[in-house]
Amino acid sequence: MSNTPVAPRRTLTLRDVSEASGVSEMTVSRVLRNRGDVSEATRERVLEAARSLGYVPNKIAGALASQRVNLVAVIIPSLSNMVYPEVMTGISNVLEDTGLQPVVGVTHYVPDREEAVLYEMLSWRPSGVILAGLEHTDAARAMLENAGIPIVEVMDIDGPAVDSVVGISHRRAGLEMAGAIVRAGYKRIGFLGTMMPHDHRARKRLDGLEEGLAQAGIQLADREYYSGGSALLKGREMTQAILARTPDIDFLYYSNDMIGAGGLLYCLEQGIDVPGKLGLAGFNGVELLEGLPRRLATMDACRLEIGRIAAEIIAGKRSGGIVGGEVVELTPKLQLGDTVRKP
Amino acid sequence: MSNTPVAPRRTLTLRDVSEASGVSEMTVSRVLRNRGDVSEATRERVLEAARSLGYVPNKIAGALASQRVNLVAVIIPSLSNMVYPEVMTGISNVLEDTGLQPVVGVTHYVPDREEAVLYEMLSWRPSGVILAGLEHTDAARAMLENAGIPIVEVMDIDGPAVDSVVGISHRRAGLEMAGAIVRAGYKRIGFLGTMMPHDHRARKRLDGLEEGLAQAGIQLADREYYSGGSALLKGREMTQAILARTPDIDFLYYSNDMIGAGGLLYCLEQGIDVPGKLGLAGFNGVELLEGLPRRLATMDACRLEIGRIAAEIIAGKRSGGIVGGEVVELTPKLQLGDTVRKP
DNA sequence: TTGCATGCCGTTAGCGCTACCATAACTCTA
DNA sequence: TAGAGTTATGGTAGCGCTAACGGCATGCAA
Repeated sequence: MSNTPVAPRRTLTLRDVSEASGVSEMTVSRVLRNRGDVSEATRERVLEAARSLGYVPNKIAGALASQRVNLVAVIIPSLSNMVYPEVMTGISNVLEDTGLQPVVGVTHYVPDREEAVLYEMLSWRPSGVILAGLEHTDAARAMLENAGIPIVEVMDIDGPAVDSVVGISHRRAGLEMAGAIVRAGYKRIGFLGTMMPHDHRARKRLDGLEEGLAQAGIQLADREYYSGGSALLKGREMTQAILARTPDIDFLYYSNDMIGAGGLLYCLEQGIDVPGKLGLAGFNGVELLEGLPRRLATMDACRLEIGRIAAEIIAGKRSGGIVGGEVVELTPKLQLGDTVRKP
Repeated sequence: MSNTPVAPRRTLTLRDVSEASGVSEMTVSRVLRNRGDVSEATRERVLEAARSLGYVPNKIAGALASQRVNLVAVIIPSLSNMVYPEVMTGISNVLEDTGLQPVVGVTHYVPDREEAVLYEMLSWRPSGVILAGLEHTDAARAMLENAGIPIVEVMDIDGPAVDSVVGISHRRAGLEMAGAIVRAGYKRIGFLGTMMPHDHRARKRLDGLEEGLAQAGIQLADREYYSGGSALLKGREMTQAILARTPDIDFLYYSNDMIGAGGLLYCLEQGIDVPGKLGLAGFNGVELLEGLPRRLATMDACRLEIGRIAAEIIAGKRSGGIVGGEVVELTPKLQLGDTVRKP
């Protein structure tokens, strides 16, 4: 079965395969890339030789010679947020049958790290870049503009883009949520979110919310921020804290579903009348919510779809054949669930 | 501020920077890599030229010339499992200050995909490979053995390794849990897990559990499997199903915390006496559990630690200066929480 | 003075592949 | 049978960078 190949002293090259199979390096190259005409007989012979030697092509040399790299840089803030792995999934699904390969870089929401990761990735000359958000350092923006490859900024469309954008308007999401809250008759609204100066999308949602409330003459009654730790637990703690501090609050808007879920569990345990006395809403539409005792109101952020479309743009698979600068706005749907009063 | 560099027709090379700064390419290379002696004056001049041109080095050419690549291949089954992103975090934390860069590949628990991903990654000649589990296709194993770079298999130590291993014994974890269950006086045990033939670690935990129970003359009373969907919701549904089918069950062992959490929520809603009438336990020690109404019994899988140590081995940072074939067994600690009777 | 470091910089020769052309042996028309 | 096209292969010249070495100053001990 496994005819153990002799452990090679130095790593194998095309020449080794060419010598083993008695053809030129060029022919071996053609066989391994399935490009150009090679007779069936030689093809078999070469493949057999490559297999038995355990040859693995050197893409570094290949990329240098051909000036083509099958990598797509994907730059996201975090892997622990669930949201981003899901975007990744959308990307992978599309790239899988294009020969392109995503390479992930994580910024931890730090602009300078984004710049560093971008520099590192561009130095591998990828054939496209997908990155979260529209806010970048000047240097990062300059690199993106000069890279000469398709760039897709994802998640957010509220702002100027370098090249293409795929996402939702978080400002609008906040606005719509405000509308729903007002229509349901809530008056004293509290906001709970992360203390991250660089989470621009959460900020935009908050801006939208405040604007929407202001239109109804309402101001935020209170707010509470957290950072680090288990989001579910933080959601509980923050909810307890804000309700203790501002007892007449009748609605809590969470900047993400995870803390929202924590808040929901807390309220149910305390026997608080949800949504009668207190309404709750989160954001993202994460899968987790489906298993909770009650369905938290939320808005789906279209994460899979965003990843899919971004990858299609990079792969040049979008119908219409637009060259670049494409703008795709998706519209998240509000799901009121069981934690907002029905009017 | 941002003195917009002229958009270059073709991509820049060392030569462009060398011409712009009036020194040889070699000197530019030295400056940009901080290697070798260069006078402060020229260094400044070169850096200024590189910056104003917006030059980004070509690592492909650099790697080919120097035969050194600062990439570490990390191959994991999934990104949506929370467990693996956490291992990634451990890895990143260590690699960050070594100049090494992790590159992630995802297998979706499919051996053939693992083989394909490995092939793809090895073709970039990384300086190390970290991959989850000990089970690989023959071809994958052969590639790993011939790669001539450090290999670290992580998560699991129950089996033969290619090179180094860092992980826990899942078999032992199952055994210990069985011991705790038996000591607490439970008799009718049910198992709930994923229907994934290639989740070897879950299988080993089950094997260990059954072996441990057998020592006390107990056999599993029932089992229930799921695949796909929201784990939290599935946990509820499975719990309902297994309790309906085998009402006299008095303990449920879940193969992961997520379905365990779903089960816990279900039981609490149903007013089931936990842990009096029914004991519950999961596996992994995920952060999420901290926010639940009651603390689910679990075992920490040492994910961060595993990532850390694996990265240290790749980076050659382990004290002792072992060359390869290192075996590191971590011992997960059992946390009984509030869902197992105290003896 | 000689000898030998040491700092600074340039030249040369690849790294392992692929693009591009050349070549040779055919087949097929007219 | 010339000419043109097709198929199957090989040779050559880089891709953009760095290792290795060499050269020329300058410094300093012997």
